[in-house]
Amino acid sequence: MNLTPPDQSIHKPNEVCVEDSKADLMLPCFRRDMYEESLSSYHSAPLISHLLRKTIHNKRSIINNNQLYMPASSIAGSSMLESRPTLTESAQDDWSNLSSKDSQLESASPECPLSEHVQAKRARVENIIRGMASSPSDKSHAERENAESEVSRYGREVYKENKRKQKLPQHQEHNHAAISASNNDANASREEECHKLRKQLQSMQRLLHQLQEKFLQMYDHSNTESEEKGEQKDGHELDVSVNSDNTLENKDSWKVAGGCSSLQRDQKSLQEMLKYELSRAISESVDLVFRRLSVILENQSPQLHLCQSPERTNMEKQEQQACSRETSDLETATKPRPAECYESTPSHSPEHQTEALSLVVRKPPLNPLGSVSHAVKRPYPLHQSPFQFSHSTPLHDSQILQHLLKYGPHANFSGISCLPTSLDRSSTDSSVALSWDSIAMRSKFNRCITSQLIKWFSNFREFYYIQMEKFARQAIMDGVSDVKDISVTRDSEVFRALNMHYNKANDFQVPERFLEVAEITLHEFYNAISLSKDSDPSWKKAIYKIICKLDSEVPDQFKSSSYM
DNA sequence: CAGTAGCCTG
DNA sequence: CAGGCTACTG
Repeated sequence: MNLTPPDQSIHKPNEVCVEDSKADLMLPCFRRDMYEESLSSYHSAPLISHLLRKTIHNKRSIINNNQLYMPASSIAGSSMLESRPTLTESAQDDWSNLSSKDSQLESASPECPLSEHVQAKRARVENIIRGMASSPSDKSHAERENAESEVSRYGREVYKENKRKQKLPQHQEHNHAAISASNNDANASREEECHKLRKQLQSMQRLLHQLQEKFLQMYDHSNTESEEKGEQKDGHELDVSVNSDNTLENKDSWKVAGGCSSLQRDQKSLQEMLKYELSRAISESVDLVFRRLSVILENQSPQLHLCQSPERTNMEKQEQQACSRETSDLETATKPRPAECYESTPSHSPEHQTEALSLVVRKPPLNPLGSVSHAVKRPYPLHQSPFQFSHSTPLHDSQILQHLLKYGPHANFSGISCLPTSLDRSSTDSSVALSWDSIAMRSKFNRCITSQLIKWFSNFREFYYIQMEKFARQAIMDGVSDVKDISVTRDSEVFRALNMHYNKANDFQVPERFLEVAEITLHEFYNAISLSKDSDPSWKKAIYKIICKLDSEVPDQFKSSSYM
């Protein structure tokens, strides 16, 4: 028989697609509880993401003043750089785009200053900072932990504070403020909090200085003396101070101004200001590191370009790149790339890829029996060439998964063979993005991807059994009296429902074995329900036991220790 | 006790 | 699909 479930129980392809695409296109600000969601989504660096979001206005001033970070010699020093879009330029474009996007977004809604890809980029940059801060080369472990915990502590406080504010009804908050204003103790506690904030800010500044120094140490040898001078002259030290009128400016040294008199006059505003400054300092430091790395990578690109063997195919080069990357560790990832890793060509303008690749790895095509399909879902609409990438096009899950399967989680995504060349190698900016990725992948990545995969498998499995139960009940309701009348073919509704879920675009041929196992599962459910075993809360466990024995072998790649 | 599977929920 | 919770297991 051909099981036909009630219409409402079937996923309609169009609905699913629309929903998916909506989800992909939806700006973060339109999502439920975006504030909290964004805080939790980058669990490695939720604090900084949160803080950075508040500093978007500052970004523009940095962009306008970008000579601050760009040594003139790095732009004019190479004739090759002059003949094509330089990374410096692309970085500027990037930030300009960022700025203009931000302003568009802000004008549309002041509540949603950041697009998803910008957030993703930031998350990666933050990852770098964390990675660098935890690099084993200099600071002691205890020191690093100390510094990190300072960041985390501050983040938690800000987060809690914001949570508290969100929870307080507005009138209550106003009352609270009014009461506090008349309470002498409140001033004292505020003063105390300001003091704490100052301390935290100073700690942050120390941390950021360490970061900068570390960065300089790592790259000084590759910079020319003139660059050094230019940078110093241009004030690459990330200095922030607070003016007496509570505006923030870059200064020649690290200061926390807005002294005691201001504190006494308006402790609350100072408190807010300190938080603001702290977030700004973090943001600027992140930007600085990003820009400096961009410059360095750009300065290296002429060598990298010359190094490519012309007779090698792109595929071979990519494979080679991926393999060489696989063996590199965090330190090599943050250091200038070996010559074979990157190639810059002038043929792609930065707008082809001005954003970092998404680190978000989504659903691989997987059958519920535990085996991963090696087919690739279309990451693009049918009418669109796979190589007409826009910067907002996410790297498809299955590409990433395939790459992970092939090269392991330590490999860089730039080795993915189906990546467009603009994304893969040529865009100087994408080189930066990829290096960010490679670093981010090394920093907590294994655990993340593993747990996420486990969760996906769990969800898929769950969906499979839900469908099986549903269709078994449907068969019973339809009066099927013999289990032998139930079969699963490619025309069966149950198969269509599953296929719609796991293999929406029919990218791979579902193996016959899947049909067999699905049929057995259906029979088991039918029998169990027929015998009223479903009155037992754990009645499904017996079925799970039977079916899991029919599972395909877990691919060897997943058994690798690199997935632990 | 940490890690994991399974269930529930949004 | 993902997060939270609970029960189970080594």
